[in-house]
Amino acid sequence: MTQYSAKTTNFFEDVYEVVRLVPRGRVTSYGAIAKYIGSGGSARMVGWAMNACAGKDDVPAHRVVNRAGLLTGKSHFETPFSMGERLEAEGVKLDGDQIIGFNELHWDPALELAL
DNA sequence: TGGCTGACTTTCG
DNA sequence: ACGAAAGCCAGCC
Repeated sequence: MTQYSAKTTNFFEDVYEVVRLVPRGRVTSYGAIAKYIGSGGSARMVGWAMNACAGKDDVPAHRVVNRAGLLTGKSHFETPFSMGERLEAEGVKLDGDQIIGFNELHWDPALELAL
């Protein structure tokens, strides 16, 4: 397998840190993380960073969803079902790939951490 | 050095 | 209301 660069930039670690700070049973969005970090402000970079998070059990990527509360990145998990399964295991109600009550479960770091 | 890619978001048609 | 396209920025070859 292509082992890419082992050295991760601060941007990636920042994303991981924010994702780790997401409370259990809560979810956040790519744009929220990007905005919180402020190092760019592009949600795509968050997704890209998450791609590197693959294999990191310390990073609950299953709590990161798109702006619609849809599990868009589930396909990148070990299995497309693990994402939904983990969320349900934390008490998050899901309708297929859609999070029920996403508005209440949405955890915005820039808002909750309120720096 | 230059160019392609990407798990998103927003706006125009 | 739905569909498609552009914008965004950093990493990798």
